[in-house]
Amino acid sequence: MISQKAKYALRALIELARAEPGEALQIADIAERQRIPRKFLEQILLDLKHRGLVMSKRGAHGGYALLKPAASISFTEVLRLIDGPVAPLPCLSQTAYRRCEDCPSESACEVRRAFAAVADAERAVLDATSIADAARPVRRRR
Amino acid sequence: MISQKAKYALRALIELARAEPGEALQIADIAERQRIPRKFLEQILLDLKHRGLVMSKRGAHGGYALLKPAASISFTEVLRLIDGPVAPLPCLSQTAYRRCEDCPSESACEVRRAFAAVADAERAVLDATSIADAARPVRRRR
DNA sequence: GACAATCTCTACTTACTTGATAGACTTTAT
DNA sequence: ATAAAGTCTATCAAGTAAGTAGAGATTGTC
Repeated sequence: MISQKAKYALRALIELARAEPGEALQIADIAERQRIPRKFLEQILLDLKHRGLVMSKRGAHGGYALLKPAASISFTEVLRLIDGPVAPLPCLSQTAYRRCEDCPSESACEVRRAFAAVADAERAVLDATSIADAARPVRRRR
Repeated sequence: MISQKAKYALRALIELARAEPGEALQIADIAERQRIPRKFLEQILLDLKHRGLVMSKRGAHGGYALLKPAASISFTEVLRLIDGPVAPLPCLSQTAYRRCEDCPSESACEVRRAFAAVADAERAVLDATSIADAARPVRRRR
């Protein structure tokens, strides 16, 4: 299961992707439109900002906007940012590899062998899906 | 990430799948061979027993054995049992469907649409992989 | 310059989950 | 009887999830 926070992040990004180019959306608006607790969303957007996905303008008429094309933001990227590694096992993570302490031999590990296929399948889909894909009005995909 | 507990459960089942037919393996042996904390493994095996995956014999020379063919125990089944729903969103779970509270329309939910494909890909692999597959000595699969 | 609208940052909270550990109890073979 | 198993329930420490709270910093407008 992905976290509620990741779900909110994706929905916020989708909302931003739907804004007019150049237009900044305000936290309160995004929160209302996507039914996200406002203070929680503040934190999430701040995270996304610190990680370089969005930019913000402060003060009156401030707001948030995407920092790169929605088509170039993959679900994988967002999930990694918010929930951490996408892989089902630490020893299969591309971005946060960690040996399993109790595993004597990685190449002989039966569980790892099986989950490698899962990880590949999962990533194939997640990498191929962008915020732009998800932001399309309805019907039709990719 | 799957839990440590699920990893232990899979490894224990793999170990049981490798036992001689009719032979019962003891907790202590499985724990040692697979480097699983013994008391923790007790709980896990008890769970697996209550869910009908394995059987046990008590008393001296007791132990555990699979209750059905290793080839008929899928990874999905074990994961569901130990970690709960396999789906990435509650509203995509086959076995524990739950509506997302903040979602006004499921059919219009962009996040759901995207993750449906992930769930399918994931399940396809997990359903197709059995304990018997994982228990094969090395090399070769399916 | 005052003020209000916004974003920013840090801390805190409550409940739950994870990964165990402990120990008393029951059953069975010898 | 006894020792070798599995069974059951409780407990625990650390971490995570999902928020909430509130003071602070910027910026546009009058």
